[in-house]
Amino acid sequence: MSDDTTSQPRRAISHKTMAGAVTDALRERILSGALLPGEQLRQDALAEEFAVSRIPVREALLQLEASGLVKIMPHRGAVVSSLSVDEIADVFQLRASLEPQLLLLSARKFTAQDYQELRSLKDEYSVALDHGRVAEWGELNRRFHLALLKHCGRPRSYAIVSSLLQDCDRPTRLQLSVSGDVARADMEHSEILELCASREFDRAADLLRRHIENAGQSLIEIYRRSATGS
Amino acid sequence: MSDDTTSQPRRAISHKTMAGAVTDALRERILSGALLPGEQLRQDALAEEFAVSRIPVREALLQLEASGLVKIMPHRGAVVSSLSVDEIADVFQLRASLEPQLLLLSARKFTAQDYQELRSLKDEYSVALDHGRVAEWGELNRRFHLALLKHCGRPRSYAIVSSLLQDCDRPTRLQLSVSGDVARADMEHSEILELCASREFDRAADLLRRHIENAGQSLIEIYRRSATGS
DNA sequence: CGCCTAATTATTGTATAAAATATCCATCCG
DNA sequence: CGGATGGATATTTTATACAATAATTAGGCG
Repeated sequence: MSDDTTSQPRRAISHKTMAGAVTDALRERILSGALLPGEQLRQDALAEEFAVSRIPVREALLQLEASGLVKIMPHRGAVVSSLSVDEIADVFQLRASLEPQLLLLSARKFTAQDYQELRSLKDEYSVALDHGRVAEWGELNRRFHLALLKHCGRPRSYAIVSSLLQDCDRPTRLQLSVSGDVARADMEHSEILELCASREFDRAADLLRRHIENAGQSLIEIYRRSATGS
Repeated sequence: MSDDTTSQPRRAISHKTMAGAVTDALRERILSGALLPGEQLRQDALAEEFAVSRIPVREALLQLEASGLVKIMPHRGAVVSSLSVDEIADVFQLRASLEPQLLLLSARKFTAQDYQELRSLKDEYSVALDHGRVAEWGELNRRFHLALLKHCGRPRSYAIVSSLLQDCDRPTRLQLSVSGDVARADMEHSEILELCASREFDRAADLLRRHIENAGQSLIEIYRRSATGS
């Protein structure tokens, strides 16, 4: 009853359609790194594996292409799309530009229950951090950021940010598990929350912008250091 | 050789696949207003009309849903999505926020040939304006704005703006043919171009922002006046 | 008379199979 | 010996056929 704006992250069960189930399964595999960028996705192999025909697989691939996670070339099949450093930088710059604006609109409408939900999300995040579960980390980070913007009243912007966060997820999960940046992110989340609670919205928005810029720069550096992704 | 970033507006021929052809045909119908918002799209009807099976139609609908032009509800079919006033306002606010940023990045890299291309686009726009061809107007407006951002070097942002412009197209075509705003837009396009040519990039970006805000507010007012969209 | 229930129907979703297209490799010609 | 050309193969794309789901309507009950 709360996060239906983009209809994307349906949890585990409740799949009205096979195509939807395959979509979610494939997305999870890509985001978790089980399927690496550049890897080819053959329809019949996936169909056999999921015990469905190739049509739901095709539709799943189409939806994932729309999300930017795979790239389809006509008659040549689908591959897991690899974000270049430029594209990752762009995604973070977009977030840094959009999210603070939306936070200003959203934060004024937070209710007590919203704060409760946000704190609970942040706590889950901290727990996941302690246990080193990177997969959960990405998902929780995404949900926290989206929850911050819940009441922004700008559906299209919200959907775009949601999609950007999804694209951040993968490179982050792949490369960031080593660094200490998740801990800093956790702290910054807390600060943002406190600033909102004390109604210092402008400062909260400003911190959010820096928070995103920090995460972006850190990730870019890691990428640059490890290799030169095409 | 110039506008392949989002792989969307392929002109007429050169369709490697049926699904692609159907996608383009349907998109044109929706953008041109031949299919009105809220209208239901039945798969077998479309399949018969295009003389293909339902599968290419299904894939076309999926791609159009990714573009935001139709909404698919599982087991309930697809309808032409109607943008609410809020959503339209959001689209314009996003454009007003993003395009000036990107113009600053892009304009510095304009070559003589780029200016030639831009002026040619603007002239086509003026001609279409004189002849009252609204359909061309939307397309040319979109191409002009995209050409302005050509060298921004931010692929994801560029793709998003491209999609936003597409979404502007439809409401604009439907509702703006009466007003005199297209003429003003034409003039503002010229001014933006001149400011770029004289390397006053900041002023150009600022004018672009106001240009978009003007267009948005004008459109919103027309919407509000004519009826209350859901 | 209104409302709930059950069968009917229309429409979407999926499976299987055939057609089309691109890639790869061997062969042939210059 | 190099490059091009033709066919074989693997894969995607489309068509046909079937199953499942949601809307609708008719019928029965309170």
